[in-house]
Amino acid sequence: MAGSAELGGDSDAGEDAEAQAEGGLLLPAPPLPPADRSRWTVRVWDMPVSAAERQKPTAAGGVARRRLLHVAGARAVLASALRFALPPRGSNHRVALYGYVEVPPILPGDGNISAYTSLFSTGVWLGLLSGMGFMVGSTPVRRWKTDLGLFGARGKDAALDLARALFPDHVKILTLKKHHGRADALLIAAWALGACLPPRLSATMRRSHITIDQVLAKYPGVGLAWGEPRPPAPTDAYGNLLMPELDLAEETEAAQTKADRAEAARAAAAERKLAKGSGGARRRRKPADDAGDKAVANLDGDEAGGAARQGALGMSGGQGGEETTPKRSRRRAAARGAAAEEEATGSAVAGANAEEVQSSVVAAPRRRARGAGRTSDVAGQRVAQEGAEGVNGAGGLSAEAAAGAEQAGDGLGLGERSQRVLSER
Amino acid sequence: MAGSAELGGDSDAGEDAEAQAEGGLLLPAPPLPPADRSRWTVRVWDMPVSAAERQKPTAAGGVARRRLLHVAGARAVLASALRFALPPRGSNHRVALYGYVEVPPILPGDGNISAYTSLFSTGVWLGLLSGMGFMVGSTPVRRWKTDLGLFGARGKDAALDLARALFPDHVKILTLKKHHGRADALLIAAWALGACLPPRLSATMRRSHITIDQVLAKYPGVGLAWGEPRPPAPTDAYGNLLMPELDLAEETEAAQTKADRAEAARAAAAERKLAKGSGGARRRRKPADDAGDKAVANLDGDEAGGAARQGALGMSGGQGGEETTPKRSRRRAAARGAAAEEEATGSAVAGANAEEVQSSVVAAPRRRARGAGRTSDVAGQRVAQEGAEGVNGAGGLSAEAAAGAEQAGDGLGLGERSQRVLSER
DNA sequence: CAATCGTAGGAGACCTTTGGTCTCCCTGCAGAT
DNA sequence: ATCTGCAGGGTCTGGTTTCCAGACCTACGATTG
Repeated sequence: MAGSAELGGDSDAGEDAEAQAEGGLLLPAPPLPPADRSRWTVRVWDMPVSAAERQKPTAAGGVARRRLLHVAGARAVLASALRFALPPRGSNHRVALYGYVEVPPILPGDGNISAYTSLFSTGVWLGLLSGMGFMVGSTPVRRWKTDLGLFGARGKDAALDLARALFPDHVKILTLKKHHGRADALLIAAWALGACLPPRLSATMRRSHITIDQVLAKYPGVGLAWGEPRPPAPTDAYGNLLMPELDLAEETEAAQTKADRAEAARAAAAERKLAKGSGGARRRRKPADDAGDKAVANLDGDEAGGAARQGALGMSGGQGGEETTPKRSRRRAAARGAAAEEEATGSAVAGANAEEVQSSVVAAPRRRARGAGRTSDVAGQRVAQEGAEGVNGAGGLSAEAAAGAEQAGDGLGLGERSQRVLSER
Repeated sequence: MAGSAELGGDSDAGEDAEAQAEGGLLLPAPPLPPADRSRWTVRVWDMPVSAAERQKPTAAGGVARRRLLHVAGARAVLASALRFALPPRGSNHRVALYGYVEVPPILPGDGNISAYTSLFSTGVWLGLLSGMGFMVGSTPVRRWKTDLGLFGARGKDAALDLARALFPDHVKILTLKKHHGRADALLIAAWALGACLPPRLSATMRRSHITIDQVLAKYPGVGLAWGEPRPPAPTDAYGNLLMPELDLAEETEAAQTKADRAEAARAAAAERKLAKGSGGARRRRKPADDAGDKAVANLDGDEAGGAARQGALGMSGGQGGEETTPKRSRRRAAARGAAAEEEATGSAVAGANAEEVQSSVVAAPRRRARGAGRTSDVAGQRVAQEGAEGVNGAGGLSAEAAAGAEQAGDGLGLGERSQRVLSER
């Protein structure tokens, strides 16, 4: 039934009002994950890749391929993943979904094909998660890697080690070096849930030129610290907040009321026409008073629209800023400050209610080319999704699922991978 | 109610079986639009753009901006658009949604920023539409422009003229030269619905070095011909079919059954645990027999998954091809042949039932930078969406909505644009 | 099958016709109207 | 505001301070065990 979806919409509106009242720049903050990390569930999926043969032959005369994330396949995997994270139909649990998509920078000198694949996948993930009801944020590579002490050439192998240390249950899918994509997905999920370096460790590491994995090896007791979860924010590849160029929420709302009015008028006209009795024509629209707030189309899109509006509203507050010259520092401060602030309120509310928690992480491993006898890695997009289950009304939320997905392939078929990961539970 | 959604799923499965039985490469074919073009409705929306200030200052010392499609805003607009295209809740009409996303090529020598914006938007649209239940195909620029006689420098202004000629109702949103993005969106919708050049006209135009708009001006009676609608197909930027590297449908199905089994086992375990009476714990999963076919989560994702599966199934038939050397021509022939074949069957079925047809097109105009006093266009992604309304059971389909969207901005706010276009109806 | 290393990439149509040449897409800024 | 014309791009951090140097991300093919 669509009942719970409507409920969700109502509650979203409530949160909106709350956010607006706060007055500052608000980002949709994920609820606090449970303090007991043994109750998280993290799962990893591999994502399918589709390929087209390229025109230009390779140097050896072979066939070059262009590999892209398979959109429909990714959606299928995601949908099947959601079946585990979502409460059963008829339940009054509500689940909020948060997505974190890693956004890579483009370096001059990089090839176009690399940029093509990366950006395409990034966009697909952002759109896919948004379209399926997630609250999505961009996760610049630099930011999460820096926050976990992994940025730089030092982190080449450190990411795998850190992932193994943080997620011992998943060691068996992190055996090979080329699994670093999965490791990244897991780590992004951890980052989204609040993982950070212990205070001062970053500086210490930099001073002594050691890496986080060396620290872990040397002092097994030392691990990452856990802070507040990080709200997903729309940013560019470098962490700068993406602001709508006009007040999106306001305009969307205006457009919607206008549209409702037009729809109502049209429906009324149709009703009149129908009353006159045009034989074969079916009644295609609801009467006017039904086209207002409660009108929910029986397809996915409408509910998603509600969530999108909420996201837009949450962001729009920060737009009317001053335009003084020190741009860089101002921008950064805004982003970080907002995050911290919202995190604080989120934690205060959710701390008491956290129950029945689990999280899941999805990583898409690399997939091997089918015909040719040579390796072909599609290293890829990292996506971290986090789902939070609403306990009751507005405000009380507990983390339910955290998922990271990566599109690439690593010699494991989708079926095998899914099977393995899913049966792990 | 979720009833109609489930109905849709069933019928989709039926089409799948039918497609499989056919044996060839099958693409999801949109139903035929009504022959009476006056009954189409085409609408255009503008899409919001978000911006981040770039680090590198402009040559004149100004602030450079990076403009990207605003994902959440686009979703909101799309959702509100769907409210018009979808039948009212409780109706037993079913609507199939088809999306066409223009995919630009990347040219060496082009800047990275251009590639960034274009590909990002492309991916977002593909993901967004997929996630919201559309059956999405890529539309290479070259293909649709060639099919409409617009490819090349000759088509610079011809696109606008052709759009004005084809969609006289929309002349008032095609007044300026910078509205060529809207024109493109409209034309992509027309292309998806089957618009093509009259036979021989293409050759004639090339011979005499005239453009389609000149033809239109000279011989007002001459217009585009209307053929079969074009099924959306996943392609790369040059029209090559994107094949899943492994049989996606098979693997997805296997994974799902495995997942279902695991879910069932888990649910059974939980049930047992629950029976023992753990006080505060709620029952979180359905019993095992409910986790099978009919399990529909009460969020958007699951229904979308069904559609994705269908798309994947529809494509997978063509995978097991031979691997002979003449790759290029073989690829092209496969794509075109499949299209023609599927179109034929679709038309045979839908021709009789086409009723109550309308289509809508959405174009996202350009939006102007707010603060700075200089123009900044974000020319953009074209998306054409087409919705088809199922008349009754399986098979009978009639085109209901065709929509093209473009992300860019052109000095009109979202509110104004939406209002204007919506009230046009 | 996995790891490492090094480079960083287009594709189509048509003529000049068995390979060459030319075009195409887009974005963003600057300047003029 | 709108059009035309033209070129095709990064960003951060820390040091070598009032700008410079160097590093960073990826994808893909070829090669080696």
